[in-house]
Amino acid sequence: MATPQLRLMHPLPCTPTVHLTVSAGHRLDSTYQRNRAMYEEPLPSYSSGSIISQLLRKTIHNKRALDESHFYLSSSTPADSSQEDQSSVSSKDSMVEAQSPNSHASTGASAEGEHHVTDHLQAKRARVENIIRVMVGSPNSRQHGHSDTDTRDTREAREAFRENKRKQRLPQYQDHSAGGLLGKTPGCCNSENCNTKHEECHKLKEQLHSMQRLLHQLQEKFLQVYNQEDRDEIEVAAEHDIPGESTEVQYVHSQDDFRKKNSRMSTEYKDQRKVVSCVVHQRESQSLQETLKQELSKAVSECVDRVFKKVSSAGLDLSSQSHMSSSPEMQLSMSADSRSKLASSTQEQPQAEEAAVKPRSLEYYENSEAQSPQDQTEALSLVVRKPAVTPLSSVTPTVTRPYPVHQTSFQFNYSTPLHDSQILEHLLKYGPHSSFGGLPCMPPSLDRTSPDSVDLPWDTIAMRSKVTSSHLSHHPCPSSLGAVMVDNLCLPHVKIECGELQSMAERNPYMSLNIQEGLTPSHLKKAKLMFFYTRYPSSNVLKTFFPDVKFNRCITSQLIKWFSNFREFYYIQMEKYARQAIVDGIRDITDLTVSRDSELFRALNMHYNKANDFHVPDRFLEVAEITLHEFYNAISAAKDSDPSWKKAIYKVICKLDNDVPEEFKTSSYL
DNA sequence: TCCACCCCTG
DNA sequence: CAGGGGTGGA
Repeated sequence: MATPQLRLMHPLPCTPTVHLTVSAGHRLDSTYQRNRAMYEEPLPSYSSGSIISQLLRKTIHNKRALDESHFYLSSSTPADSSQEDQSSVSSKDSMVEAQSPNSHASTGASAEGEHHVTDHLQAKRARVENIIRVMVGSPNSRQHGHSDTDTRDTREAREAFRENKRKQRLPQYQDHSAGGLLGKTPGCCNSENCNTKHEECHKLKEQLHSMQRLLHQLQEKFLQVYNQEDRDEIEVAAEHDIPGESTEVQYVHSQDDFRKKNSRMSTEYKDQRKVVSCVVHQRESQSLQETLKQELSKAVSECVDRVFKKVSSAGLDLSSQSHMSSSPEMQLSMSADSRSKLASSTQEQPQAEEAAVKPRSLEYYENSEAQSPQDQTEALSLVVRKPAVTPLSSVTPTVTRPYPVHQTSFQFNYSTPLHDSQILEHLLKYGPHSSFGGLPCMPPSLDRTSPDSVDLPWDTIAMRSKVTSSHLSHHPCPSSLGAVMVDNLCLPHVKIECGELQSMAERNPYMSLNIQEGLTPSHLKKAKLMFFYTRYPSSNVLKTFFPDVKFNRCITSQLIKWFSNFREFYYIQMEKYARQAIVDGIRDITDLTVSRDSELFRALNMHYNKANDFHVPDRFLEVAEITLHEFYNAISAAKDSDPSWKKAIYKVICKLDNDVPEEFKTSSYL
């Protein structure tokens, strides 16, 4: 395969090559034709080495003359026969030369330096021309009979020659300009000496012979070379042409084009040549387009291959190094470096990038023992917190990072959108904890009492509280371990207090045995029974009636919350039965009473005295009845439209609290 | 602003 | 029963 540069440049020099070739061919071909006119004028004694250059100069000069006569594309050219393309050209060539006042033709119209030439010399010239024509057998002889009277052999010869000349016409414009520039060189035809005509004629004959042979040789060589180039060009064009069009078809098309081009010299021919020229340009552009596409794709693929190879080798190195160093910072920096190398070349090849980065990134995650959430961005934060999918992993680990994570981790992870999918994939493959097995995302044991628990966020403690409280509610365990767990029920701001309590209990085992560090279901039952006496107990009352509880803000709040919940249920029931009474059509409030047989009492007793092993005081029945009346009146008065309509009731009920019996103070009561 | 309480939700 | 947001009084 050729290198991309060469292949990329191929179409570009292809066209100039064709032009150059054709130009040269035309130059030679023109020389071959124009020499007929040159032969008709006396030539100086050229050295054999300079014959070609002189011929070229002459050719250019003659071509300028032809340009001036609008020969090439003249619409007034009468030649219209398809059989006389080249012959007409040749004949016209001679004709024009003969008619041109500036031409060096032998018709007697001399050049600028030949005004003084005598008729005698002209007669000599005519004879020499005749001789030359006979000797050369030039197509110029056809000027006398360029019509259909040409012989078959000469026509075949012309056809062969014509076929070779057809394509040479295209770039003639270029040759024009070049010829125009070169044509400004002064001609050498004025050096003719009138006194040595005979000798010159003799020399001319000899030179003409040699030149004729040389020109024939040159022509043969040129024809060979040009035919070869022509076919090569067609084949090359077919190679880069539209897919589906075979070389044969292309070649046929080209030949057809050539035939059409040379079929006639008419006005249509001019347009046709333009069209053909456009076609050729389109083909060239198409070829260029196709070639550019191919080369670009190939160059990109090759570049990707090289980068991939480099990255692969670098990734291997990095893998080994990561195993050696196990430093995330180092890996990150190296990864970023590799990525910067990749950035320019792998944008079009995400697979390559993925393949190149994926192993290392996975390894990075696997080797990373701990990642601080604040140091992570979207991807890694997801990574670290993704195990939160499992309920237990919601526990955010609070550990000291063993390694300082460089800032490059931010860029690295932020600019790698495929990490998420990688992580997900890895999680799907190996589970959430395999990759992060080193990560202490989860505490080894929730019951573990470790210094870490102090630093655990409140969610963790709350979760533990739920677990332990439920555990305790089903299996009361007044051990120190249970006490610690109950301490964790404290709010975050009392966490340290709980810790102090814990440490104090640990320092005084006796106290820990006699003083409940937390509220137990027995305390809850006692609180419910106390609710029959007081709905709004003060903190002092609570502390008084829960002597076995080491009070703190946590315990107090919990107890207060308990009574709040008791009231809630109580008022809900009161409102419910009050509305039910209204619905039942009770109009007299005296008919609304609360007895031990009433449904309301049973509901309340079921809630606060489920075991029904406690004799509810009559005072509670009275307070309940008063509360029911309050709700009944308020609802009857449509006060419930006020959002805070219950507050008035609360104010009333809170005044109905009674003293809790003294026997509730002793822990032995339960 | 703090705190106790209410209210809602689970 | 607990948690949490909202609210009003001190």
